[in-house]
Amino acid sequence: MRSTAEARRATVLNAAVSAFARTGFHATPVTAVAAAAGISEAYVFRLFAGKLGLFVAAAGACFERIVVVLEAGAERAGDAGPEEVLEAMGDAYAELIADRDLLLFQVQAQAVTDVPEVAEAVRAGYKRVATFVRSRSGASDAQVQQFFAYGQLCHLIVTAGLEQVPEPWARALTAGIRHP
Amino acid sequence: MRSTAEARRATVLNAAVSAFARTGFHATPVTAVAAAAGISEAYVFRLFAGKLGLFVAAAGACFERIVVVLEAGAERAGDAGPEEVLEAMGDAYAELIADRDLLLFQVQAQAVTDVPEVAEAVRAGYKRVATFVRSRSGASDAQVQQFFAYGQLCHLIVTAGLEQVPEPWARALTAGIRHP
DNA sequence: GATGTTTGTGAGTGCACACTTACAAACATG
DNA sequence: CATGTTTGTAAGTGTGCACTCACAAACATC
Repeated sequence: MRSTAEARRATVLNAAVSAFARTGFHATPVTAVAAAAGISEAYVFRLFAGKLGLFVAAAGACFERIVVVLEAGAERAGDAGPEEVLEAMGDAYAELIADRDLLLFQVQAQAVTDVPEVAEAVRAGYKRVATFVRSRSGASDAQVQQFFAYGQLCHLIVTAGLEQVPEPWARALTAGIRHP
Repeated sequence: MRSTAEARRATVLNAAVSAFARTGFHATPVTAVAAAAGISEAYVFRLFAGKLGLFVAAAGACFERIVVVLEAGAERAGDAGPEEVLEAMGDAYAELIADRDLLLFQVQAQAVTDVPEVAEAVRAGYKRVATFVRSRSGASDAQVQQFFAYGQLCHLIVTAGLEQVPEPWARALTAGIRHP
């Protein structure tokens, strides 16, 4: 026994978020996750209920980490007004353009919502994030909605690689989106 | 010879957009597209350069149809001011919540942007749409950006099924998004 | 140190699916 | 109506991958 099952699950989930973020649910073999986590494929299947169970658990971990990122960002704004806190959270979220895992995983999860378990996990995740943003910032419904709208735009920018496109239409879409 | 190859390609592309929209690139077997188009799998492979070629062609057809939808929407606003035209285009786009194919295909395409050919097709598609929205409405960069941000929010709402969620956080995200 | 439990793996099994090939029928053209 | 071309398919082939199982080693407890 080198490690407890619970600790293994945590490292596997980190590997899973990264792997699924890059190649998506169906194109990511469990072998790849197992290799990234440094254990055998068979043991991954003992730790999680099938590939789907692994993906759903990874979704939970992903949204958990997103809340942590936003919380850290909000901390930098202290207890200023809603606009300032939202702005700080936006900056924090924009940092995910560099460390793409959390951003891309959401895109991948949205693409598998034809599987009911995944759809449920996505709803649960956004519920966590939305209620946190709302309560931590004290912003209005419309402001929260705008926050998520531009967050989703961020997903498009990253997946399509629009930061690299110098043409005017792409500059218009990426304007004001700050990255580190 | 029941049909010309070009006509076949068109019907296959329609079937492909629908099929890929629902289950995505990797989880959609070419057999499914062929069956929906009413021809054999082998012939699909003769009409298109592999599954990837089919998907890329379907992406082209998808964005083409999106421009048509937006154009029809803009037509209803005539040549009013930018805000009015954008509003009309927004209404037209929101109708895609009902006929989900065009909306979901974009989500699926964004999820396969690790394949360079798909990334390129997505960029080309959004270039078409963005330049059209810009020139047809005469709106500012910031307005166009906002248009796309809320469009992407629309994708989240549909994939996660948030219209069906009565809780306050979901209502906040879906507020003002009009569906028929 | 014998027994039980948890952690871990190697070697399979079966199936789904991308892609090919060999062949047939419909149509055109002289 | 012979010859060539395009449209179409049935029946494979090979491979990748989800998932299982039998078995082994580390650890705990008495």
